[in-house]
Amino acid sequence: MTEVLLPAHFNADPVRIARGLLGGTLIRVTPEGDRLTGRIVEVEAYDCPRDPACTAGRFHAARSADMATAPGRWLFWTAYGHPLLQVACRPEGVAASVLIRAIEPLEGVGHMLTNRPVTRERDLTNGPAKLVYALGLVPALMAGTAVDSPALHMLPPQWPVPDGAVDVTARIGIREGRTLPWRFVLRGSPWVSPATPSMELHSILAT
DNA sequence: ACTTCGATGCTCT
DNA sequence: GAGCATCGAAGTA
Repeated sequence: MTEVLLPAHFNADPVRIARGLLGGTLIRVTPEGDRLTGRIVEVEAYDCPRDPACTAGRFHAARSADMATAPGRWLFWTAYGHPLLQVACRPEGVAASVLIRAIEPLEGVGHMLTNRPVTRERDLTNGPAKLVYALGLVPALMAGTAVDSPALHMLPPQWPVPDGAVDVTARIGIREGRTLPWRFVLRGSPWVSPATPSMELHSILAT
């Protein structure tokens, strides 16, 4: 029986943590007690001290403070008016995080569809903000809470996902840092975000 | 107070 | 695949 991931697990390199999260389960328990769960199929790492893509680092002091909170706390990055679910990594004072970009809906699909009506079920949670809406997450309430909170927590994958089943690419939607292969995707999953990676791993290695 | 800019999503061609 | 809505954070004044 796999155990809920604890905050201490996130006091480490976000790239390794992100990779290890693939295949895990994100579990949302609504105020009414409904279980909404999904398999984690797409993640990205942001490691500000060495990451040109991380606008929280040198450039945005306030955001940096948010992301530099104690490891293992939920936080919501906002971009284009949308909340993106992340977990703070590394020791307090260091801005680093894992971004959950897509999940495969498992339990509570009906409830998710209520939160976020879509025509094709495939579009329910295949984007970082989409899954936040589908799970009914409330940033104002949940930002800063621990990753092992009853309302929102995670299980590691039941079996480790082998490297052969993982696509490693550049991250989506960023300007700087596009050569860093810090996006991890469950290969072949139909539930990943539709955005095409700007660069596949092989072209990164070729450059 | 005003301007710019995204770690996005949606709606059309 | 192009265009636009969106809104909080940051920079400027």
